Amino acid sequence: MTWNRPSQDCPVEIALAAISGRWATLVLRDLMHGPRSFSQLREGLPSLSAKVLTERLDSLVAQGLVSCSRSPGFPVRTSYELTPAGMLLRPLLVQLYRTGEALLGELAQH
Amino acid sequence: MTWNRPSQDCPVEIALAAISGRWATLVLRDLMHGPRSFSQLREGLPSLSAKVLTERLDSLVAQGLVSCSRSPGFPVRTSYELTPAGMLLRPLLVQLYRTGEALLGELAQH
DNA sequence: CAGGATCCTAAAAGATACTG
DNA sequence: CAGTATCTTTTAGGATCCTG
Repeated sequence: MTWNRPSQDCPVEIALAAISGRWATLVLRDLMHGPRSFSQLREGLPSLSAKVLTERLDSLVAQGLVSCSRSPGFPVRTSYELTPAGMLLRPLLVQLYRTGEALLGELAQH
Repeated sequence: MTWNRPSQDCPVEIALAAISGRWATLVLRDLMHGPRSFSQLREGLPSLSAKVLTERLDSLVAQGLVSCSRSPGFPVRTSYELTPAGMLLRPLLVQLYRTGEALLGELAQH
């Protein structure tokens, strides 16, 4: 099936939603390396504000790509982790990188 | 090399720029099938306004992914066509589709 | 530690009407 | 035919300060 407008049912849009938004691919890259706490993610991405990080994570959780667990006690510790669905994004991130490299090479010729 | 913030130098961001913006992947899909005039693109995507189509095309041309030629005479005819660089986006679109399908399958399980 | 609450600005998208 | 010009609305992103 094909579409003549952006639709949430189109697989392309589903995949796009997962990697959309500033910082999204960088957050995902970090999570590809294993579970991370909120602070760990912030340390790795110092210029990313708490608000935007929260937005990205909420979105990923809502899409079923990331899960979050909280340690009991105080202070709280969180652990964000890719779900099986989230791991399916790895080939897409790889392809984004490869395509970008190819474009840099091709465009450098002229 | 890796990055700790979104940078125009990162290959991932280069590739992302090419497919970013509403309707972008749909316009690219059309162009993957061959050269298209402005009107042909509008016919294929009836809900896309002339303004946004112009923005998408200008952006693709500016990135060196699409070229535009105008017929002499009147009325003018345009022909938008993927450049060699633009054709490099095909595997990325395929991967977006495949990943979306995989996500739909995985998320349907639960 | 892990966010939530506000406020603000800028960019993106859409509607409508018009032009070379 | 192939756009441009305006205007309005929506959305995203960032800054700052506050809380369980």
